[in-house]
Amino acid sequence: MKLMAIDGNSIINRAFYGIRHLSASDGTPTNAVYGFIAILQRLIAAESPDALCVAFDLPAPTFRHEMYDDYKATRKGMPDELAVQMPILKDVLDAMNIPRFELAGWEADDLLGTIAKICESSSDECIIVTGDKDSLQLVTDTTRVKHIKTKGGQTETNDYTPAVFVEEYGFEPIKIIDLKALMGDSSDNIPGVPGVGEKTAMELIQKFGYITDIYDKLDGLDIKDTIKTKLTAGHESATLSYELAKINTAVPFDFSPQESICKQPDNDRLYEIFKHLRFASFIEKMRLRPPSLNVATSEIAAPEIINVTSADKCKELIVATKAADCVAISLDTQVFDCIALSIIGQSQVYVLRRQETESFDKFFAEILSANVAKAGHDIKDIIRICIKSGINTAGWVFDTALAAYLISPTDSNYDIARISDYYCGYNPSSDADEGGQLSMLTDAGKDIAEEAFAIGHLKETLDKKLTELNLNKLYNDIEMPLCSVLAGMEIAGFLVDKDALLRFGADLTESISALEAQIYELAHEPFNINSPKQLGVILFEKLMLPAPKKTKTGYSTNIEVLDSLVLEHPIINLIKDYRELAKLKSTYAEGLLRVIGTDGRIHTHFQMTVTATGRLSSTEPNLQNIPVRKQIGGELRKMFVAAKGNVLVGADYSQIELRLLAHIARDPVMLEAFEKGEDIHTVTASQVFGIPVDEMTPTHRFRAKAVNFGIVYGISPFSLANDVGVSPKEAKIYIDNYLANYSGVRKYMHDVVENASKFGYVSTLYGRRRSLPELKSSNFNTRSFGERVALNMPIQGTAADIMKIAMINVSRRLETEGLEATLILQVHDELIAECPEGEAEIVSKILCEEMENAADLSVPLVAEARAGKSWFETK
DNA sequence: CGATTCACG
DNA sequence: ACGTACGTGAATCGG
Repeated sequence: MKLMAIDGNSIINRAFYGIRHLSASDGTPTNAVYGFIAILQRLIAAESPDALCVAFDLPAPTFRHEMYDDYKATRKGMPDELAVQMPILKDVLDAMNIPRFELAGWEADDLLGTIAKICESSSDECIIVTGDKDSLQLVTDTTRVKHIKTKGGQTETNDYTPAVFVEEYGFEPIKIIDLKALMGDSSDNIPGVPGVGEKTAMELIQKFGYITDIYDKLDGLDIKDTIKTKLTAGHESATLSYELAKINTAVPFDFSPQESICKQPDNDRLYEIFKHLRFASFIEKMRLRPPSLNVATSEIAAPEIINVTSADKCKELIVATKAADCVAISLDTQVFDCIALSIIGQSQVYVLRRQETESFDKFFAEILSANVAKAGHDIKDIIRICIKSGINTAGWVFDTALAAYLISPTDSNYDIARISDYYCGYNPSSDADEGGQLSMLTDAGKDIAEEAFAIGHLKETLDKKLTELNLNKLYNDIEMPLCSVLAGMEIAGFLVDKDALLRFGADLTESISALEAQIYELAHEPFNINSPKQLGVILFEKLMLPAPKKTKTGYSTNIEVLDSLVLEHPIINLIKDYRELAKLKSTYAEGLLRVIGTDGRIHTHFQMTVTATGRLSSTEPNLQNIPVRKQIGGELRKMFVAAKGNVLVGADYSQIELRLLAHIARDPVMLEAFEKGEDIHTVTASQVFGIPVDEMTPTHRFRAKAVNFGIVYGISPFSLANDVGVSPKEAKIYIDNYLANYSGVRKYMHDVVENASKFGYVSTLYGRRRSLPELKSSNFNTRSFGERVALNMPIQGTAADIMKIAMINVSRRLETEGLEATLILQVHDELIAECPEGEAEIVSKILCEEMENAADLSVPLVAEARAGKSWFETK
């Protein structure tokens, strides 16, 4: 039999320092537990042991004082962030049915040694897993030690058999005790022989073996006198060290490999724990199912699925749906030949199919029409697909994805299965089909039926939550109406000049190969310039450029580093140019060409449930990061054009975030500046630097601008210094001056963090909220991050809210005024519409008006619009 | 699949 | 003493 025994303390330590911060739904850190389980999974996969157990340290309840002090002095106390994870790990192990051992007064090492010994006597194979090299003394023919180390976030495993050990150390494993006795080990508080380090100790053990032998024959041995003197002086210490280093293999505790034989985990317990810890990936990997007998989940039984086939039945159903407050809908949006509906509060789900249902199209259209109040999941996508397929649809009153997003905008995804399980304990794709009737249906039918059922239950639960959290207005007046606006924008798309883009790509290819050749020339060899690793080797090892400022998993080669090296070597500028062009080529020229539709237009997808602040995001492709800042970016924007006879109208908010800061913070100085229509960066410059406007240099304004931005992001002197190129000390003076003059902002920064800590969340003017468990963290960095978020989210989020309101109002205006104009793109503070040339003026006016009037603040909102044939011209 | 880099607001 | 700005998405490398 093969037994694997794990040093729990050692491995969780490795995991803690090797894995980035993670937290459970309540903010408890979980990274160490996560890492431990990940390592455990890998080990089980690699070794397939028959039996498994974990040992933990358990210090004796009392220490003699000096021992306690020594202990504290050399072994840093476990950080709180790790300490809180120990009981969690133990819970997880219990739920996994993995035996764990701890015994007062003994370290995990000793328990493992004893376990190994017992295995030896019963002729079982034993594998010890640890991050601690001391345990290598346990290696024998029947005991293998897997030594785990973390290297740059990755875990590496070294397997020590006696042969491997001897190969590396040049003596037998058991002599590692003698080695430690001589060299000591500060982390384990083993003194060793003063003056003898690793090198000397290794040599002595390799040459002469056990320390008892060395001391017995010390006089006759061929050892330098100086070392002999040290050995003699440290004899007592060496003997003590030997005892300290020696792992006890006879700890009095009952252990039998048989009792550690691997068992199935306790599904229900483990599922609940992992769910709470947000370990969705482990739930999946270990194929855990939601607890079937859990009270919360057993309340929702599987729905009764009814196939509706006759027209009479359909008519009845339609009457019922029209009378209902809300009907949960799920449909197959691939081919539109299947729809499931569930009248909320009922236990039936009705399924209509093109194949089987009489007059399917007629009933299908009726259900999707405004006459039926509907709840769905990802409504914007449903609306878009319907419109594109020529199906009229309206009457959507609830979107479960959007509701779940507003309730908790930091969740990683809002899959129907996940939120249904999370909020209702109902698992749409679970195998709760005991009667067997469900399996009679095809999979698609069953899936959408269960989905509709889940949507129905979610609607009720989420509705209550929205009300509790005061999110109803935001939901009904902003998020829901925005769905059809965005659907329209996605359908409209943005016309691009494909030929120009192709030429652009070809030109880039040429310039890039020219740069490539020059770079290889200067490097004296070809290499992959796109690989930061290879580039690092060339720059810092081959060309011996001055040590890079930053390193983490190697050399950093980012733009900052390159900028600092420009004067050192001509290759740097070439690399900078190469990077710029390569990015333009791969991400933009080639990337965009790939996604041009058959209509010559690019149809981005707006994501409504991604950002933590309430902003939209844009994918496939991302049209919110099309270059603009550099010269060549402008060239690209010239290729985003209006159709023949049309123009683009672009409008953007001027300083919306700083205006919101002024409003929210009620800062008199800033309010006045905006009221008078002054340039805010200039005003800030005069505040910060205490100089009149006519003495202002561009540098002053540039630095003041950075300060303004920094405030919105949650500033620190260091980062501001980094941004504007002054010392942190000087940057701190800027910030202090800023806060001294903008006293309202100072108070806001203080109050918002205080309130966030008190209530656990921050919110925008429109009630959009974001929880901040980070503020409770004992980790300084985590907590600081939480504070910066507390400062920033209300500002960025309110700006997002206002832009959404403006979009809805613009869209309505364009419609009610009977214009052909359509919105085609939003880039956070910028809106772009396309319209016939003749509408340019009125559309510009509408955009500005609706953007400026979207909110009534104590500062004016200012938007500026411009029309042109290309996106470039609207700037 | 994580890390790195860089495009945008 | 810490390690350094908020919010995104895409391409690429390399384990």
